[in-house]
Amino acid sequence: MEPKAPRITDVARLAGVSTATVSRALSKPETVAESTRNTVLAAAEKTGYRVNLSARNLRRQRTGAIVVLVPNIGNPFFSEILAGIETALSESDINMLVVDTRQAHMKPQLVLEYLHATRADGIIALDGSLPDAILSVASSGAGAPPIIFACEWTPKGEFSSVRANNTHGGELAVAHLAGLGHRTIGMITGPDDNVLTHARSKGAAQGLAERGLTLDPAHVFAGDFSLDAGALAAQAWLELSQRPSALFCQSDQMAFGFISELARHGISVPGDVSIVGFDDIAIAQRFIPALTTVRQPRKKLGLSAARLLIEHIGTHSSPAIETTILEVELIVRDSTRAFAG
Amino acid sequence: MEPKAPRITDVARLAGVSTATVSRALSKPETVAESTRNTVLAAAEKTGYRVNLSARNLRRQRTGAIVVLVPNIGNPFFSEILAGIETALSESDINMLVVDTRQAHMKPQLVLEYLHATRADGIIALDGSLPDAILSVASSGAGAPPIIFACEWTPKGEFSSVRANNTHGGELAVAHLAGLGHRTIGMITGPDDNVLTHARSKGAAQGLAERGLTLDPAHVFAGDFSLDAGALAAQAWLELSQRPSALFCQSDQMAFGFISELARHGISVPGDVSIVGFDDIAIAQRFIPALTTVRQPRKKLGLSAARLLIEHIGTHSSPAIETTILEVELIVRDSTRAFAG
DNA sequence: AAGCTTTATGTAATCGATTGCAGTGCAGCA
DNA sequence: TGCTGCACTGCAATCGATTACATAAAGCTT
Repeated sequence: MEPKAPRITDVARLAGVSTATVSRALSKPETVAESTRNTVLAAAEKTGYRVNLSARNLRRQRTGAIVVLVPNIGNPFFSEILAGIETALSESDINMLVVDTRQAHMKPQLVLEYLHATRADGIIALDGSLPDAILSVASSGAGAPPIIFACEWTPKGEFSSVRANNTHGGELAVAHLAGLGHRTIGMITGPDDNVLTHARSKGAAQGLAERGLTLDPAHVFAGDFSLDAGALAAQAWLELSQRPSALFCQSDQMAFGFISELARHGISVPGDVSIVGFDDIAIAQRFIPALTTVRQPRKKLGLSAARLLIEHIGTHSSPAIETTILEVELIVRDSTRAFAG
Repeated sequence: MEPKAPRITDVARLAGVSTATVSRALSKPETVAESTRNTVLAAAEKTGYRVNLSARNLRRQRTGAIVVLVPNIGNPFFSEILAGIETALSESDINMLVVDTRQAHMKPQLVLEYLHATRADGIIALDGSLPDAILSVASSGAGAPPIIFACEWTPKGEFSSVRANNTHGGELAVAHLAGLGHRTIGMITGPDDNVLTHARSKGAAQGLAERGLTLDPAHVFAGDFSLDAGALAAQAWLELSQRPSALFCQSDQMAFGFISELARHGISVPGDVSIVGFDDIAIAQRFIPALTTVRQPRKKLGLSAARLLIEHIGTHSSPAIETTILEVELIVRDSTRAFAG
């Protein structure tokens, strides 16, 4: 009644060869004679054989899976990166285990346990501010799984990473605004301790300095990349006696929150204030106004990170730390306008 | 130099017991004497032992992972469902393998390969329109992994599913519009062959009929839930000689696309036309105007589906087909307004 | 034609944990 | 005292595939 899954011995028997030959015919085809290979393949086809991954992984001493640590799986910004990773993985035979680290920050122990227990072949971290305990897993000697940071990275730079040129992005943003004639340019940042925040802020500061402008600390609002942070910044902006005529938001989400909150108070973008975002998530082109923003190649970030990781896993060596930086691009839409005095 | 991962025999030796006892102390604590258990636990702690999942899974004949089939991982609508699934799974010791089926529609073979029993103990499908070849995996007898549909479902109803009350949602949407005095109400639908489209359309039709209104076929635009589909519908709407004064969009994304395209032609929402969306994704409350929409309990959808699946896996029987329907809720915001004649 | 490669295949150990079955020791009971 | 039952623990088979090593056959070389 219950048709047991066929095993390699079943295929071997049917093909009249040993299990070793079946195994080789399937995973190293070039090492068996063509005629044998065909016989085996036919037998495998006929029995409907699928290799048992637990058995293979046990023997091969791998798990066939990598873990992706995502700060917030519900955030559309990350999901496109995941899509990139997925694409790269589908070229190999590695699976993707997705873990949301929102819990991790409260309970590092839990994620740590997970990483240990699952013994992944590798880790991609989209979250640069992982607790030290978790990072130490990856740096603990030769048996440890390789880890790659995508998008974010660690300040100390002990790990390979693939990231966008955030500094340049910050510069592009303010350069665009300055080019439109704006002289007082404000900014909403990400979290204080975040590497992206630093890089984008640094780029912005450079860009302003090169154009003889300065950033008034009163015009800098601390955010956290979220919609709500943008809305809060808007409230702070409204209370300013001297308002900047343009604002660089370090994420699209904050830009939306900001514009939205302003709209509720009758203030228009770009009429009253020009806004540049960062990321270029899908909705940016359909927001009202369509958002001028710095595009990050998100899919490519994921793709590159995964490819790099696969390579590390393959060589099984502990390769040099590589930092890949992908270029960003300014997408000009309708949320910015020339300064009207 | 290279500190090999400790195995169960290492723990056994240190604790002065057999591997059988160690195994039992760890997974069935109540079956070993308390003193022994403590010794074993201490030894496990000391060696830093972690069970090797490949070995365990091989022996237990399971994989410890489920596969989630997502139509488009980049779509924010799905990611919240994933978050729900993740939450449910973190209570058990099952992992989540995420697969994007965009490729699947081109290459069912590829996804099929994924689903085989050796890889997953169960499947959650967020995509109701999977190719038959894939569905047949799940219905192929006793050894097959159980499958649960979340959000979408199959028309023939051969599988358990957890879904929102889409019909009621459609009714709520048009009831709200009708209640505001709108008499000509249009609609943007999802794909023709999609179960959600049918359910929402049916609910809308019922709601209209109960209020003595009818749906003019000329006011129905065929979409596919995407931003672009909404924009295309807007172009069609613009060419209408007799335009409906209100529109029910079967997804928030289409609503955004529609409103955005209209805005580019100087038509205002809700001034000129009222819009109701469906889903209540995060950006809805910050769109301009904030979107009136039907909220689906997305996180709960994922949570429930995962719990149901875990139960199916646990009992290992092939239980009756269960359909869980979660209620939806109308969220009134700023994109709808009383009909002004 | 002997000796040396090369190629193809088989044999059997191995990966690490789980678990059915058997054995041991001790308490309870007649 | 002898027997039964229970609570623990150990032995060893087992899950299914991979692969080091051995072997055999065929091809080459001189």
